[in-house]
Amino acid sequence: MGDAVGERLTREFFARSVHEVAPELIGVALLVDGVGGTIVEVETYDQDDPASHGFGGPTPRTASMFGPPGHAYVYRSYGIHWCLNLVCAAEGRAEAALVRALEPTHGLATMRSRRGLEAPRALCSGPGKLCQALGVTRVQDGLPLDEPPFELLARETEPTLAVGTRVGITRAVEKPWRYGLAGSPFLSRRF
DNA sequence: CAGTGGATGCTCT
DNA sequence: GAGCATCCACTGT
Repeated sequence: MGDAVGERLTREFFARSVHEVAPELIGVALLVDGVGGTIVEVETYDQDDPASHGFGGPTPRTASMFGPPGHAYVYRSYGIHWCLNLVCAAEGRAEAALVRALEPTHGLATMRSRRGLEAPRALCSGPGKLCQALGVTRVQDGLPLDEPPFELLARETEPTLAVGTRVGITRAVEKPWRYGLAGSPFLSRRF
């Protein structure tokens, strides 16, 4: 895995339920200004989910989560890290896939310099880590995913998925809305 | 390994 | 003023 060189995903790809889109994101290449890799772990959050930022309606922070699909929703986590979501469903519906881990394939040297010297498997093995490695901040919040600096390339083979419960939340803990590439050493945690 | 706690900033009550 | 969709360094086996 790790060498997906398929066609570019357009924003129409995301205009469906996040629960349908998210499993299909595993194996997709995600690049920001040419730096990134293969998505190996995502989580889904929808509007009826108490763990989701979209629960209870829009706020200034979550505006892009309620915006049109195929765009980025970037937020700050624990005051330190940034986290990247890919907005799905229809405008006004607040569904998004949190990108939790990548297998680094492009721009390794850039990622290492941004993160400090690290083993490849530690560069993007977590939502905060991968945003640091790819240079994602508030600047990318609300930007379309089918235009620079973003580039998403479709996978060419269907991966074997692992499914589990989400990480780091306190509400709706039981929902099996975490998807990963089975057996990948680049996950944030084992399933 | 597993477990704990500190750093840090912003949103919402 | 609390509570985070986290990460890292540190402790103790």
